[in-house]
Amino acid sequence: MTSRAPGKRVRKAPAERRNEIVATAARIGLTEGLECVTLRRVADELGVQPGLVGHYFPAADELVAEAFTHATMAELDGLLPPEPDGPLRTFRRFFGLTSSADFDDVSKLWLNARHLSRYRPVLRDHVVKQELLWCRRLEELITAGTAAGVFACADPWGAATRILVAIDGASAYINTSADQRRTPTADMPRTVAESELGLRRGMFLTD
Amino acid sequence: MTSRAPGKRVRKAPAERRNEIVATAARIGLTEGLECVTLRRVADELGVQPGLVGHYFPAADELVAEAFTHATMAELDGLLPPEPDGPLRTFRRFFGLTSSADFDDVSKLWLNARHLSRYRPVLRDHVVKQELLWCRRLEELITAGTAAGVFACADPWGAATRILVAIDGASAYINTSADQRRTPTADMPRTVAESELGLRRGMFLTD
DNA sequence: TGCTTTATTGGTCGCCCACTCAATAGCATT
DNA sequence: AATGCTATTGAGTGGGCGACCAATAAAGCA
Repeated sequence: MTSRAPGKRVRKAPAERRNEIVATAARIGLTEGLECVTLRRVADELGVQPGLVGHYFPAADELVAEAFTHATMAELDGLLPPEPDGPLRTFRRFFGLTSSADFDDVSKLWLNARHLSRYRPVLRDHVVKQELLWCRRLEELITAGTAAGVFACADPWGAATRILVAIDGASAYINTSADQRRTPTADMPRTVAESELGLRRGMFLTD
Repeated sequence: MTSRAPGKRVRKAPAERRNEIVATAARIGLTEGLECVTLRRVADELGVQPGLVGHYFPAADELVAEAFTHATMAELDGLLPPEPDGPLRTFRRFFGLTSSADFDDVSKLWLNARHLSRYRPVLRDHVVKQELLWCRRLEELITAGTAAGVFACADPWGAATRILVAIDGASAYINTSADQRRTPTADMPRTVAESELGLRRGMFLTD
């Protein structure tokens, strides 16, 4: 936590302070879980009073929701950069990243958010938006690849959806029996994708 | 909640009372979520004092974990009865049940438990056990079907694992965008299974 | 019937949470 | 250098939670 002499105040422009709060909340949510995104916890991290965070987010639900969106938005841009350098290369990169251990926190975050959405309507709206956004980005990539003649896919949206099912399914055990399941499931997202896009097995292999 | 005149006591055999508590906790966990399985909530439901539930479960985590196991154990027995009447028929029944709306609460429970396992080691142990049990039961069915010449499968454990990935992946959106995704993902678990077991597409269709 | 055992009560404690609000102090403007 | 605006403090409210424990009453046994 950023500590500061008690009583000392640092006054910032509202927009800057708000961004700071959301970024901090996103980091907490990603590394420790969205349940840890509380007014107090975020305030501690920033070295301010809880009341200040409450001032920017009169309803704590909104902060949690924005934290989630902030984190997943950044992650998506890392996975599927807006302007890709070739569908094949982008897909290889995508599977390389999603199957790496660095992706574990992201898997946990999605699991976290999808469950918490059961109780928190505001978060739910954000999660639905992100789910559809991730799917759409993947769809665009597939459509581009198909137009370029690299892939053969009659239903890009369906293919994107099913590839994500494989990824989300394989990462569902991240907090539990992931270790015991890695071997039979590690290749599944990649092979589902290759099958959906009419490619030979191994075409998306990085090595 | 079962109401009773305040002060009135009903004294039961410890084993009976304990079972009652676990069964109630399981019902709450399945229908409302494991976060709602609290000493107070279960006590209310049974018309007893919170202290009594605390007496049987000195650590609340243990109650939550047993509630989960109780619920999923019962569900598994409903999905894959111990002595099946033919692998093909059993699989059809299995996919009929898992793709029905009655399975929604079970999907939510798994999602719930898998996330909560991040923070609760006792629950985590129970979830891992159930995950492996479900997988093993499916594996046994596949092995039986392969021995009978109905299926062609070189790796029953791997096949079972991947079928469950498809099911868990498709049900990951149960609290969020399930509606928008039903069409492209509804058939996925079934077709994955048919492919894994060397069957023609549609062999597991109920109708 | 009276006695012992123990299942159950009924309250307390401390912790963490979101939310509220009057008072305060940093900063830009003049 | 004084002023006004407002970002920020600091303290308080009420609620839910697990954990704890002495007192109590139900049930089985002598």
